[in-house]
Amino acid sequence: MEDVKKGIVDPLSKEDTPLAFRLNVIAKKYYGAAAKQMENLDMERYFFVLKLIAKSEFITQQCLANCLKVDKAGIVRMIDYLSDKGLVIREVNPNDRREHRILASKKGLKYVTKIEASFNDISEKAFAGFTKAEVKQYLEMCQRINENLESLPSTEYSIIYTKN
Amino acid sequence: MEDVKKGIVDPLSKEDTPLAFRLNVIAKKYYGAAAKQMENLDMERYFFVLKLIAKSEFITQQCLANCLKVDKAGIVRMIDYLSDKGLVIREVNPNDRREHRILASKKGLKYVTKIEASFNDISEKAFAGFTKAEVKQYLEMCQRINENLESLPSTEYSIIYTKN
DNA sequence: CATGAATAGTTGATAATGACAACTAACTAA
DNA sequence: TTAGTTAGTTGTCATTATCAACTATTCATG
Repeated sequence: MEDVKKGIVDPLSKEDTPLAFRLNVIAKKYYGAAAKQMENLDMERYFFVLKLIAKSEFITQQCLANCLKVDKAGIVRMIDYLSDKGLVIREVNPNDRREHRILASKKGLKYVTKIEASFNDISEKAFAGFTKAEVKQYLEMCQRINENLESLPSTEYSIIYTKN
Repeated sequence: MEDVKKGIVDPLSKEDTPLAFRLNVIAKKYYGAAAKQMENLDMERYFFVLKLIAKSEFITQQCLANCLKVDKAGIVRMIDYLSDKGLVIREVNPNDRREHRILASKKGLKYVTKIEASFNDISEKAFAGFTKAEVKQYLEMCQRINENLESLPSTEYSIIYTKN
């Protein structure tokens, strides 16, 4: 980094860099590494969404929207994408024909196995050198932070993930 | 949450939810809460960028791009925004007239005080109930995770935070 | 010193996404 | 039966990241 010569320091090394920036950097690397491992799959996005669908025996688009806290219009497009790739199937719920039940296809289920393997692998690598107790402690701390921030007055903020 | 009735669980409560998702949820709340506190300021974005500029006595757009790991074209637009708001000034470096040195204006410096106060406040709230040792430990763990992920092969991934 | 390569910054195009509003179809409650 | 609600869809808009092409300037090398 010749930037150092110019007086620039890596923000991560500064104490007063906001937590959100640090976490963002980690999340970026995590998703990047996971996407790299899955680049042979016939999908480039929505890995976690597909996993979520496969793991729920009954999930509607509205549920997904609540779960992921994005507008239902966005969910439509995600499901369109996954559906075009043959990874999920939309089924009308006969008990309430307004609802579309989203199911993973056979291909989708096969993909989820790889997605989970990938997430697990990256998590393992992320926590390399951590004891089991430390991992547990870290995740618990995340949970506490999350709860602490829960009730704060907040401007809605959205996060867009894009792969280059 | 009537979603629970429908078999949907909050992803955060599931063990196999990827770390990146959890961290993004936190980052989102953090930024949202900070933005809320700063909504009386005459800016809606790039709080951290402005802080970064103010804290470096010499910073060019290229440096910022490296620092934040975004394309220099994006930096141009950020600086345009901050410059339009009268928060920063572009100065040509007389020693290398290609470089634009970015400086915080008086207004920018005043804003940075509030930005820092806001970040500090949110951080305090995020870590409510943590001992000083725990905070230190958490940040160190973040650093370790960051280093662990550093060298992994990765597809470039961007995470965009946008305010609604 | 001249020429080509490299660098800083700018602009324009493309792509992904989220929010919102308006809409349809289906269900519910009165 | 009718009004209101809910699930999903579509269209529009705003934001932003990336990439490529471009200008101006500096550097490196013969």
